[in-house]
Amino acid sequence: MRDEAPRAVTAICRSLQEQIAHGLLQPSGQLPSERKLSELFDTTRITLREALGQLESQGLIYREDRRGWFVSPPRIAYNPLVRSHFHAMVQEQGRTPATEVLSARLVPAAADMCARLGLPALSGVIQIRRARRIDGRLVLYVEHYLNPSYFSGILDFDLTRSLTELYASEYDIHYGRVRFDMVPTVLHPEAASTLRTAPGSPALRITRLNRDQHDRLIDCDVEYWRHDAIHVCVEVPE
Amino acid sequence: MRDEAPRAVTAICRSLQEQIAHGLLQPSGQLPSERKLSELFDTTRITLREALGQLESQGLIYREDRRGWFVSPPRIAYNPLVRSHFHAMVQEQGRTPATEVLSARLVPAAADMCARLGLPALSGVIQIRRARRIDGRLVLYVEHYLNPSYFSGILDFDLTRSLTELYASEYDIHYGRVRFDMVPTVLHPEAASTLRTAPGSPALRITRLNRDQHDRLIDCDVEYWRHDAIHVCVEVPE
DNA sequence: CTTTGGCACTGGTCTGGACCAGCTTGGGGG
DNA sequence: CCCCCAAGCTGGTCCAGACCAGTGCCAAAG
Repeated sequence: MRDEAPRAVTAICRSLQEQIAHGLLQPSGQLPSERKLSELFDTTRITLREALGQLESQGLIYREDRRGWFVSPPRIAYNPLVRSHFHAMVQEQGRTPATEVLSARLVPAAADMCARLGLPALSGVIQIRRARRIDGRLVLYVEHYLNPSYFSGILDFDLTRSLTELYASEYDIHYGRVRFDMVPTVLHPEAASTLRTAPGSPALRITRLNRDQHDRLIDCDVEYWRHDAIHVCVEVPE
Repeated sequence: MRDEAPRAVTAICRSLQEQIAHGLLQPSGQLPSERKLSELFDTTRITLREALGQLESQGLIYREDRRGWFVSPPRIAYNPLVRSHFHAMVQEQGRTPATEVLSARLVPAAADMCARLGLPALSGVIQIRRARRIDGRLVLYVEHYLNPSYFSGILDFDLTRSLTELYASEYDIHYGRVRFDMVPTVLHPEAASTLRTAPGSPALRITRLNRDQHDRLIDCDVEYWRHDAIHVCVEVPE
């Protein structure tokens, strides 16, 4: 513990890290099954899973529920100061984005959402739930909550598009001030099953509270990122 | 898994969450021992530890190595756009900061640090390692790397002070542009033992690359935060 | 009085099984 | 030809122990 930690778990981690670093396991490539690995390292599945869990926390590997373990692809740079949307951001970094809509409807607003969007009690909000991929891998579960007074009829549009572009082209609404909140947490069960991963997987929750060019609160996004999919990058000028 | 997950682990999590939410367990208060809890919930220590691990990932509880589990205090807001230093930031939020210096010396610069700071190969850099507390709790392990040409003699000052203030008062150097990189990862063994926690605990690594008022690269900080100690908060104007 | 050594207690690590549940695949039936 | 279903694969969950190692406290020694 103090300095050396030649524990079995550490040894397994190092061995796998080395294999990955030397490219013997390709990004998005699958690892052998837990049972095979535990046999290979001459240990128990519990111990082996402990090691896999560490590598998962480091962001080196990730799991897909009941499917296996895979090597994590490189992270995407996420810069809150750059006004960009998911598709543009991903494409600029040479990767392939994809979006699917899970649901889109008017729902009663939860109390905290009323407070955040400045809505009266018992309001309705437009909720849009989406999942997004990078190079085919599910990395992001988002819930958008729109103030319905600014976006009537938006549910009739193609919601796999960027909402930013939709706001601009159809409603002449552009983002103004934005407030980000980022906190490391876990995926809730809903998000976990959407991203086809185990519940309780580590995640980065990014909450965005958006205002338009007139400084009106227009919507709020709650994003759950696989924690190994991004790194947040902020350039502060002056 | 799909919708319901009335697994033992989930039940234990919910039960503990409820106790914490209702204030039956105070912030910084200690939980009963793993053995007692596993007896209480009529389960194995393995299963119980699985549940504790989930709550740890959520940031609800944290552990101190071989000492026990405790309820996490509220998070500190960390705003990269506000030019503030640790002590000021913590105090403004009504909490009590503390700093201790672990080591401070001139060391050979690692290759990646040369690249980041724009130093020639085989340079020396001033390395300062510190640990910082909020309300007595160890939450942050930092390594500072200073370009030695700008800070001769700095090792003779009291380094528990804010470096920001030291730069300003003794060297007339003020921060200019800053680049932040944030990535969820784990504590490396060194940081883990300093923070008296288990190696492999989840953490948020924040790397700062700082320039001065003349746009010269002056230093680079590598911060390892306990992942439940902060939430990053960015206000984007416009 | 201070120091030290022991001990009870904490989590940390590990063994070696077991059964459950979803995914994938391939063969057989329509 | 396609579709469907069963078998075999994967990880997910759980049991019942064991021993190791650092912490913290208190009693005994100096």
